[in-house]
Parts: sequence; C-alpha cells; structure tokens
Amino acid sequence: MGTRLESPAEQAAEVIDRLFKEYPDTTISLDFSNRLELLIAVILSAQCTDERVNKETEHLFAKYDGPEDYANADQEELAADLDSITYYNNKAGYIREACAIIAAEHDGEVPDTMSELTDLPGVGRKTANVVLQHGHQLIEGVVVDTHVQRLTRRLGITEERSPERIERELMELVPREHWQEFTHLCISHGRATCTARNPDCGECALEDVCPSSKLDSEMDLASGEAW
DNA sequence: CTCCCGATAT
DNA sequence: ATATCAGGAG
Repeated sequence: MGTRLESPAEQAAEVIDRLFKEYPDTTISLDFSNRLELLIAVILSAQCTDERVNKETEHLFAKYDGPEDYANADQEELAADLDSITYYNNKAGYIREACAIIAAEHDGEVPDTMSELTDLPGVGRKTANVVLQHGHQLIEGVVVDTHVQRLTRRLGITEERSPERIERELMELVPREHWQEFTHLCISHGRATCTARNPDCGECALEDVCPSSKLDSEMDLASGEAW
C-alpha cells in the first residue's frame, strides 16, 4: 500500500510535482494546423492511438480543406479515406455532419463554447475540452480520457468511474492553472510507464505514493514464499 | 447497457 | 487469442 495517508488533493499535487520533472515539455501529440483540423483529429482519436491518427490525417488534410469540403464529401469515400482508423464509418459521418453544422450555423468557424461544441455529432465533453484548450486557449474543464481515468483511479485521487464525475472531482482537487498540464502528464505517464495492461511499477516515479503499486504485492509474495 | 472496429502489443 | 488505443451515440 501507499506509504502516506495523503488527501486526494495532496496526492494530486504530489503527482503533478513529480511527473512535471519527468515530462517537462509534455503537450498535445495530435498534428493539426488550424481549429478545424484539431477538431477532426480529436474526433478521430477516440479509441485509437494518436500515432495512427497523425498518419491518416497527413493525407486527409491534404485532400480536404474547409468545412464545406468535408460536408459535401461522399460518405463512402470519406470512410474509405479513414479505413485504418477505429470506427471509421461512424467517424466519417460525424465529420461530415459536424462540418455541415459548422458551415451552416457557425459561419464556417469552429465554435468556442462547450454547449455549441457538444451539440456537434461525435463531440462529447472530452473532445470539446481539448478543442477549447488547444484551439481557443479556454480552460473550462479537465480533459478526462482513458489515461486520466486509469491513473487517477490507480493513484487513489478518485474513486469515481464515469469520466464526467472524475472531471468534476478533479476540478475541485486540482488548481485551475494546472488543469491542462495535469491531463498531459497523465497521458505521457500512462503511455510510457503506467500502461493499462502491464504497468512498469519498477520504473515509476510515483511508486512509493501509489496504492496500486505491484511492488508491494510482489514483496508480499516473496515473504509469503519464504515459509 | 451495447455498438462501432483496424492496428498493434503482449 | 485478447486487451487496448487522447470516446460518443442510441
């Protein structure tokens, strides 16, 4: 078990402090050169690696340009352009419909409010928060993706399960000036060390404050085997 | 809750 | 073979 009985807020502060030393330059890893490309890249990134999204958007962004271009695209053709991305049929539809709304109702510009963004098909709170933060420099919430969900639970920062509840709790526990950084640190550490399947606790900078560390159970096992 | 759904690591 | 990847809709 973790060595200290820290409050969730103290635990979060310790995590930020230590991970920032390990990943001082962490930031968004999706490639984009304007707000529409950002929106599309984030929609495509659902349950797919950023690496694969970047590989596909390189071709996609060269072929299509502007909301009307996507809105008028043929569904089958756009889906085929995305055929190595997860859920490519759904995502092709989301992109076409979202771009049609952006063209018709938002003067061709990606909206800058949470409600207007989440009204777009394929855009939930997570995607909207990323677009607000990286497209409009507006920090209205904490981006809670699969990595933030997994790490905050393993580290004992939250007991909640739903991304919406975890976000509300993190908005209470983490100072607003660290909201954006907190997500990037969780993602970097989640990819490099605290992986979903087989976390590398031996290399983890948070091992001594992590209630879920494997090392404790291995020591229990070793002492148990000593009989 | 289920469905969507290819590439990759284990 | 199976779990996982910057989720969201019905």
